Amino acid sequence: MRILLIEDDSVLGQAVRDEIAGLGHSVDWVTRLGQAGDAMRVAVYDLVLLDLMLPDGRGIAFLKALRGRGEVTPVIILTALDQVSDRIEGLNAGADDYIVKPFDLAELSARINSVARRYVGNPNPIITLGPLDIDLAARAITDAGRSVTLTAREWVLLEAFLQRPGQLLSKAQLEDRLYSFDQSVESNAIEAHVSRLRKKLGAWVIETERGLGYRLGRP
Amino acid sequence: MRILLIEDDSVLGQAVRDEIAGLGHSVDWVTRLGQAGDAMRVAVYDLVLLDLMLPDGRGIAFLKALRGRGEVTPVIILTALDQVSDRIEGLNAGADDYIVKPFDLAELSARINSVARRYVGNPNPIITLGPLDIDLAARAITDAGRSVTLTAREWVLLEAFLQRPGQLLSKAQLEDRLYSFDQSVESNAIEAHVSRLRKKLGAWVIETERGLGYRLGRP
DNA sequence: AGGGGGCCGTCAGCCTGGTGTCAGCTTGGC
DNA sequence: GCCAAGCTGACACCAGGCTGACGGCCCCCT
Repeated sequence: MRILLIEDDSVLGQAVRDEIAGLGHSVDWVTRLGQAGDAMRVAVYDLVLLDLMLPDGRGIAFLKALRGRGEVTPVIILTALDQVSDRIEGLNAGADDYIVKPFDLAELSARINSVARRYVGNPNPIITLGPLDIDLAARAITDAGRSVTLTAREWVLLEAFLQRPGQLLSKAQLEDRLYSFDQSVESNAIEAHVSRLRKKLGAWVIETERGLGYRLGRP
Repeated sequence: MRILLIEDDSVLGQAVRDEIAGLGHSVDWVTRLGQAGDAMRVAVYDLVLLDLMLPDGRGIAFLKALRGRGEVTPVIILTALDQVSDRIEGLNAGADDYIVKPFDLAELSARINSVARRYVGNPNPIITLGPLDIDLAARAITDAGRSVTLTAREWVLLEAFLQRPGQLLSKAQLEDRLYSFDQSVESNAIEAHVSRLRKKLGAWVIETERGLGYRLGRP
């Protein structure tokens, strides 16, 4: 999951960030509500961890504004305010959960997993390449609407090209990605896979640079 | 909403019941886990309020048994145990939230409303997949009118596919959903479950992509 | 307490499609 | 025009997937 952490305390923030990263999620950490607003404008998060007391404003107002815009991303409130009225206000403002500081990191993990369990994700990022729509996470491709299926090795190859668009990749580099060091290929396996990829996606997707390697082509 | 309250303290129980009734929900109040099991067998609840310390057993075990059966009804734990480990155990056992006694009734209301917003917002959406009508909330499936029953694990699997239609799910991802990280499976358990699901719902429901994983199929 | 039934993990044997390999052909550079 | 490099259709093989069977376990009913 992609998680936005809004927390101005540097010690706590770092601890939380490390804990979440340890769970295998990716974390963006900001210390101001203004930065948080910017971050949410440019990226889509699966979960927001929100400290209520920040230098540039009340978190509750921020949360209410989010919900007012129709934002449905789950929000867990981190707060030192353990007064009942504050917690009620947070939940009524649209928070999915809250944790009172100081909290145990294990408990934070449990809460995040709980949210993750009931969360239905945001749409995956789609890479568009001419008529091709490529959803790497879903392992799905459509070519002008018609769905195309790739095999495991073909995905590895395509991913290699998409990760470095425009860059030239030698056959040796591609072999490194396809095969672990202990297995050996003594044939034109790479050429064969490139050929199959071109047949499925269109000849233009991969350009040959004679004697050097391949690169992603232009539509 | 229809709410099941499991609480043996008569004073607290009555107060909670009145509070919930005042919110416009209907409440069934039992004082023993055994009665709770009976009640859930004859009626379908939208929310369970569970006291952890009852005369006839540990609430955690009850909750785990519920989830083990594939019961998805939201559960809020009411407990006097405010130790972190208990809370974590509760959340990991499948609770959606907990409230530590003594709690403010207004806070209880806020929590209930939060759950209500989450679950009642879209009342029992029915997913249609060819001849299949799938009601995830009620855990009910009909295949061209004939009702089909799935086991707990089969539901978890099916849910995973339905939550991300079109997305490819690797065996590792499915394992994460079926098993908590501390248990390990060293066999083809996933394949076996997929096989059983296909037998019940039709071979087309899940497509295999060799070396990659599985995907929801088209009718 | 005992027994029966359902769920689920494991295993073995079968089946299948992806993949490496090869051969013959095409392409491009000099 | 020659040769090296790349392309691609064909094919066989085996890793990966499928499934019927089985037994352990837990729950429920008697």
